[in-house]
Amino acid sequence: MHPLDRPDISFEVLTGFPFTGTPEPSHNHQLIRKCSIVYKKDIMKNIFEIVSSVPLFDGLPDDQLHEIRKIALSKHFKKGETIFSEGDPGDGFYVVAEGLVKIYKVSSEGKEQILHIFGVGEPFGEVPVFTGQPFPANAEAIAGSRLLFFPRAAFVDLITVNPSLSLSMLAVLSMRLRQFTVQIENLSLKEVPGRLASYLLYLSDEQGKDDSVRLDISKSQLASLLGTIPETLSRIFSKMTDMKLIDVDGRDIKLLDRSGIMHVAEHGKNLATS
Amino acid sequence: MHPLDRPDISFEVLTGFPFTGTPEPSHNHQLIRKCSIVYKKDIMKNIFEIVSSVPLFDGLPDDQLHEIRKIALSKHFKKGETIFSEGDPGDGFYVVAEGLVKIYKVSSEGKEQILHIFGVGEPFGEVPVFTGQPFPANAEAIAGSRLLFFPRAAFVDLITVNPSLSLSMLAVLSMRLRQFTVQIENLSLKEVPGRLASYLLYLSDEQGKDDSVRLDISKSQLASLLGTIPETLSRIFSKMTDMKLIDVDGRDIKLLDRSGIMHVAEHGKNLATS
DNA sequence: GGTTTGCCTTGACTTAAGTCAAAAAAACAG
DNA sequence: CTGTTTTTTTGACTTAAGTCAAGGCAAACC
Repeated sequence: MHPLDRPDISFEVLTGFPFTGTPEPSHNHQLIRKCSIVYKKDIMKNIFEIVSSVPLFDGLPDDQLHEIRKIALSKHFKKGETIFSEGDPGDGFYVVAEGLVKIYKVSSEGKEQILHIFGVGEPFGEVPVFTGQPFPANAEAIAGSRLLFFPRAAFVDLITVNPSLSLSMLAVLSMRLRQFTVQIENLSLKEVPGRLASYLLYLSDEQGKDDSVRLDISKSQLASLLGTIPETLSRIFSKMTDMKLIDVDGRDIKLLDRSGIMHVAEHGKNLATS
Repeated sequence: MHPLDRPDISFEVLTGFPFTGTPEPSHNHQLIRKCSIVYKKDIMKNIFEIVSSVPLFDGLPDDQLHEIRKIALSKHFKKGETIFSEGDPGDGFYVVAEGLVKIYKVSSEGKEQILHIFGVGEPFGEVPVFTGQPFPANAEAIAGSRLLFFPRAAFVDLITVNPSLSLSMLAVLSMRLRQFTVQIENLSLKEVPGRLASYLLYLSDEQGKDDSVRLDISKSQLASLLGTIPETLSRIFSKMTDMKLIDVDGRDIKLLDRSGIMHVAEHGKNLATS
């Protein structure tokens, strides 16, 4: 089903209705949904600003950005809402303008493996745009999210005449491939404590804090991202706390012994032998 | 280290020396190495024929194929030889002209996880070409192999002015991304019997034989590709044989009960409960 | 304020799969 | 063809992590 045809997305959302006011991302969807009058140029301006801030389109001349924003559609998804499902026809890709999206697969027993978590500025679902095949995984908003949708045909046209856009698209896909390489390595070569330690170090890097991190997803979701289940993750958190490696307070985690954590991350195995 | 500077690759290999004779892939390296006179145009013709047969360059006009073959270098690797290692600067990518190449990662304990096996016509190592970063994994020839090497700078130039080439490159990367998606799903959501069953079905599809397949890699390597170890794989082979699902004779495997195998592949878990 | 709901933790138990070691079989070389 | 080397198989044992079930905790909601 084409997302434009989805019964679960309101016309309001499809037309970009709620996105008035400030161009800055706002998490107060309740509020902005109250606004009743929208001028088309406001929406376009908004899309334009988002489009220009996306790394994917970085460094493109203004006239090309103009072309791009013309094909972008703004959509809104509530927390927990499905964006697309595995097997849906892939007639375009998305860029997160606001919110958080998870890409995941589900086993026949219902266990879920998160492949990616995408935040503001990140594109997802590009694969079917070039393969012409259906989406290989599911996507769900894990926070209220605003997404830009780029329909397949229009985007392919655009890229065909625009070498620098295709180069940055190639770079994005290459990066993603590299991430997957790491993820496969983690899943098969490291045990869960190693994966968690790696993730904590990655997060601390990401957030620029040397001695503490804050999880932007729930612990259950983290478990799924690390390829395990909440029970196991919980046990490992307390084991690492016992070992004075970390200190857990809700979603805030203090890194007490960075070199110890690095050791666990590298050796992957055997939390006990350190 | 740039592959051209590698002390372990002979001049003979770098200049494309052994590649005379027939344009058809030959596995008799002993023989063709005996030839003593090579004309440059022969090599070029050879490269040209390979280049034109690669899906990556499919459908490109002749003048562009000409450009591409001009930047390609032919290299030869013996069985077991390393093509590049994780962390090596990525100054180009390869296309398999002949032979078989494995891409893999190694844990600190020495366990190896194969990410890909690439055969004739398949490109690999493209990621660093676009990210400008070092190779994220290792590559090794698992059979005597002839490879075409495309240096980074020249190829980026080429792609910059050639939108249709960039589109097919995008398609290749998207496909690879899709494969990784499946591999991650397999590793985290299925147990080893499920992964093996999936692989057998995939192979049977690939080889066009409904009731039998032939492994093109050793069982130890298959174990690594499936994210396990030879002992475990061996046990699962005999368990599946006991269950009359398959019949193993060296590298030839008969699929006795296709629907039973599909059941194991889908449910992933629990070889016993079927 | 008390109840509901979702998320997290803990405990007891089970199991798939890894480790170590050694034998058997197959591939290779002289 | 025979001895050597590599690959594969088997067996006994260990262990990381999953399952099932119950309890805690906190934010959200009547």
